[in-house]
Amino acid sequence: MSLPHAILALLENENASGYDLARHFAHSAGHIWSATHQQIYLELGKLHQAGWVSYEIVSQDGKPDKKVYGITKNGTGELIRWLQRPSSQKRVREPLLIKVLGSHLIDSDDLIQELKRQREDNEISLAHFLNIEAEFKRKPVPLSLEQRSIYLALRRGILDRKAWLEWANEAEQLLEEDVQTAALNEPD
Amino acid sequence: MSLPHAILALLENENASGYDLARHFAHSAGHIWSATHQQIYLELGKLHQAGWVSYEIVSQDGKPDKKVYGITKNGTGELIRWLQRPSSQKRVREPLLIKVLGSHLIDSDDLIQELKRQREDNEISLAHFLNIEAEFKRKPVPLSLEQRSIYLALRRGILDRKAWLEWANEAEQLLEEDVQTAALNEPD
DNA sequence: GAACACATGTAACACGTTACATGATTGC
DNA sequence: GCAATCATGTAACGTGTTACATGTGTTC
Repeated sequence: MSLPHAILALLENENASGYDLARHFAHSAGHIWSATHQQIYLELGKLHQAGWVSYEIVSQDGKPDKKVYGITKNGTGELIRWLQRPSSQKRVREPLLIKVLGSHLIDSDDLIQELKRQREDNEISLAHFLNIEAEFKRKPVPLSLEQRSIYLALRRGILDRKAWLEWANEAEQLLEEDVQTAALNEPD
Repeated sequence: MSLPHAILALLENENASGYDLARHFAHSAGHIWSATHQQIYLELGKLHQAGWVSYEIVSQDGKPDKKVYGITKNGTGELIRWLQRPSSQKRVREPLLIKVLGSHLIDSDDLIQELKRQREDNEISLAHFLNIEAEFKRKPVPLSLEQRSIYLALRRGILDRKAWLEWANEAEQLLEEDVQTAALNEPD
């Protein structure tokens, strides 16, 4: 429902290939929307048919050609219309929390390992966001409206990651207490 | 992919009707998974066919009959198998952040209004979670494993909502500054 | 008498994921 | 030689949303 508009919003900021967009959705824009390359190429096709984006083929050396997409006037119009409509609520899909809900059914270590894996991802992502934030701090204030938009979305990513890590600390502590208790009660 | 297991995890904790589950996904479990009643009734049908849940029809007075579902032994087995597999990453779908990314294209007031609407939702949800947390604080420690599972998932909801509200404060401030600047430059 | 909470479902369609498919270049 | 990065796509299948459908009891 919103993926096409997520793509338009990214292109409005900067021209990009499908491959670039896929990387954005996996990294810098990962807290906004997630999408696979298959979906992105499909949507770019539809957006092109609708006349909301256009592209030019750019040759590179040492790398394959790429289609660099840009938003059209009609595309910006459509994006603005969409932005003015009330947005739907976010949809939450957190498999990890299903695991947490059922954690009493499995070995605590399983969940602790899972938490550590996801902790790494969150730390990498947070570090990445903090780097971008540091660049913003070097820019003169007040920011342009475009820059402010990007900054606000970035701040959401930072606060989100920090909150997740804070929770993970609590969770790991509680789960490890339990492992220790079990070890005390059943020493081998 | 995980909705059936989210349902199994909820039923493992407490028997419920499709209607009850829909409410859970809309309220107490809203930070774990979101699902509509249509999807839930459909999945309950599939889970029943697979033999992972069973139900009994309960008559009530003043209210229509309901089917109260419970997890079966096979269902618990399947849930445990799923819990032990590495979980996939969460999928993010936040239409509001697309709006933020494109906020320079629209009137700041539009976005501020949107933020205020979602702020209310978050505050209600946070208050609800804090109430449940207060009940936990009245329980004797250490918590049973089942209770600890629920508590951990709850804490995630609380930290998530708080982080969102913190961000909304920042965002509203930045956006309102801009409205004031505009008013100074173009007084009527 | 209107709106809301309770309660359960089907059907059509849109969206998203997984698997498949290809091919060049660079670093180990 | 193997894996990784760059680059773009199609096909089959599964998931999720929107619209439709129905009916009772309670509160304003």
